[in-house]
Amino acid sequence: MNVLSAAFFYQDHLSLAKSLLGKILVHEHYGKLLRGMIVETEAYHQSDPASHSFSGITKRNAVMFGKPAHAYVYFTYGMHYCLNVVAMEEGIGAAVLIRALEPLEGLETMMKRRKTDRTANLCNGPAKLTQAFGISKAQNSLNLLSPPLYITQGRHVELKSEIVSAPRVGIKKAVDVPWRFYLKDSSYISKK
DNA sequence: TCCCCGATTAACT
DNA sequence: GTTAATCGGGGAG
Repeated sequence: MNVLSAAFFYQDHLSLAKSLLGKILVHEHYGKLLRGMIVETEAYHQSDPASHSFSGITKRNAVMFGKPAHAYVYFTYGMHYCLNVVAMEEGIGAAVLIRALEPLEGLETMMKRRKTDRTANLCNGPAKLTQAFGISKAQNSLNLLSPPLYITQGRHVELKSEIVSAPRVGIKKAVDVPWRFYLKDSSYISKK
């Protein structure tokens, strides 16, 4: 089913953020198959003051500096988890935050976890999709090349006509840097 | 050790 | 538009 291989993830944070749009995130969790198309991402890099990796490697962000194609899951605001895909070669702190998905499979499980029956409200935010997909600390540092957590090819996306770039959400540094990317016509993104 | 605040969300007014 | 919820990371002292 066209699982993306390691070579795909050896891109810089910006091209990986755009390349991931239209791809399918899959989580095989407690016997359930959860799938969603990536419709919104943000890029982060060690040269960027808004990035966790900006101040160098620590216990928390070490995965960001590790090999690409791994999951960097962090805990924030005392209650939320966010999922990143590590980019670039080992030694460089770069990753792509997955901000929103279009739910494709396993909707009943997602609805139960999110306590809503509105499809558009299941995965339209970075902490919403980790809740819907059952992603938490346990998934931090997991390899994204095989079950239980992996990414498949998905649909073709026209780079210039379908992707919008904009400033990132919820940060206080580098607020004007347009490193948020989303599918222009998707109704599953976190914010207009 | 203390203290501030965050790559958020939902429930308010 | 405003704010509570809730806790770990990390800089300051």
